[in-house]
Amino acid sequence: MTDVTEPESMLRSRQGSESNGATRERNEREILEAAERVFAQYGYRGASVQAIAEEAGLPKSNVLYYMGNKRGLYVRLLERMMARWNALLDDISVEDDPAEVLEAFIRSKMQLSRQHPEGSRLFAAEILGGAPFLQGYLRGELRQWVQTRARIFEQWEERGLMDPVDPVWLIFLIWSATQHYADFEAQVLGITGKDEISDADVERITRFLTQVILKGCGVRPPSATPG
Amino acid sequence: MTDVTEPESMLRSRQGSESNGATRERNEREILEAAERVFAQYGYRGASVQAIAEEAGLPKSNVLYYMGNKRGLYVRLLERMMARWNALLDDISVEDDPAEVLEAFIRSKMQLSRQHPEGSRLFAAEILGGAPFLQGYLRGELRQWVQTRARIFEQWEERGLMDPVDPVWLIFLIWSATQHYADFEAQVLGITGKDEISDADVERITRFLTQVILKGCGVRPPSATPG
DNA sequence: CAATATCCTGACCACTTGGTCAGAACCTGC
DNA sequence: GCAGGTTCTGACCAAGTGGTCAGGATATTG
Repeated sequence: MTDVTEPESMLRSRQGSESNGATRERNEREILEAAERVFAQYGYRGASVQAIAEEAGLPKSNVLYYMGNKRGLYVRLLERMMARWNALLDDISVEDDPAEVLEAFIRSKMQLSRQHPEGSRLFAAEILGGAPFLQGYLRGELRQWVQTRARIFEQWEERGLMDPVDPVWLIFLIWSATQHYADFEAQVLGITGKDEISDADVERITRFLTQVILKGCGVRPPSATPG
Repeated sequence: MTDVTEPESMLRSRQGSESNGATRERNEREILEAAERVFAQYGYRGASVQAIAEEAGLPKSNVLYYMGNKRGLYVRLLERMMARWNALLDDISVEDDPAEVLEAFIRSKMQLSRQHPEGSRLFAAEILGGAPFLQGYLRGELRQWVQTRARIFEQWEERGLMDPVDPVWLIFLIWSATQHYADFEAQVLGITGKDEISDADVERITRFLTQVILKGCGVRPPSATPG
């Protein structure tokens, strides 16, 4: 079927081709991405289905046909973001090296924000507005996750592998610092005068955060493990 | 006429008293506070004048009578928040003690977010949405402010008073960490299970951040200055 | 080809949006 | 009292909101 070469859009609903559901898939994906951008920028209330439809290059009715209603579309996006987040919740144990774990933590969180800035902002807007849709997630899953990590951090402290600091606040510190570059991108760009945050910048920031935070809570950098 | 006894409000436009402009002042203040809450929660687009009016306990027409229009009200709130911010832009010099300055910086930023959480969220929402109204401020005043501080940090580094870290990112780190507790309050509360962040919490967080950040960039804690 | 199921969308609906405005209510000085 | 200014607000408006739905396109079967 059709080796379409269209640059961007102008595609969609060619006449005799592409059957089997590819259109559906593509449209759905496009709607989700458009919606993520719009919701991220304007928040749930401020975003309009019309705006999402325009961003996706589809009629409003079509968006609603695919997604049912605004609310459903929104929660679907939130769930997608939570899934991405869960995907990097690797399991750690007390036996692991604190420095390595913390660095991996910072790094992966940084990359998540980097790869999905709109998702990050969408999440941020949801929390800013009092997390009306995410209360359950915060008080349930996420809380569990935090407490598990916190317990491990505490054991590291007991073993003298890091300074005694409140582990929950340490997690919040890492979250806030890493998300900042996605959520407050406009501020970062405005102040630095850049017009985008490059990959190199991200790498430098990651190293900066790792350095300061590890040292700040008394974790020795990865013991340059020999063989 | 009428000595109304309405439970709520019951104030506003009493008959024979309070003339001289006190009503105006109070109403304006009440509108501004209501608007700050509503804008903070829903963003510029998502907030409605009707909602603000209800929050302030006034008819919509009255809100518009005082404030002209939605946009004007919004920028007025932003300006008020920038003014609060500017109020704590104390001047520092290379001669000052880095530890003291950094601690004061963290502490005052923390207090600002604490005293004006809605203002903080309002600002955050504005940035999240791409800072359509604050571009100028970011690229102008605020940028200057950051660069001035950055230069001083650099000189401290040269004098060996702190580790070589990018001073701009250090400032972002402090901003993000301190704002987090206001902007992401819903998340913090959901995860910790608390139902409010107490003064004692704020003090502990402040100390935690000070400790980690100072140590993290190699600043010796305030040299317990003798006489 | 016709039958059928799916996909799509313009027209429409009730409701809300930001904003205007005529005129009521009020306060002040006389 | 009354005049004149300020303060207030209900009624109203055009435009936009989320959402429905009848019916047209299109695809997939037989």
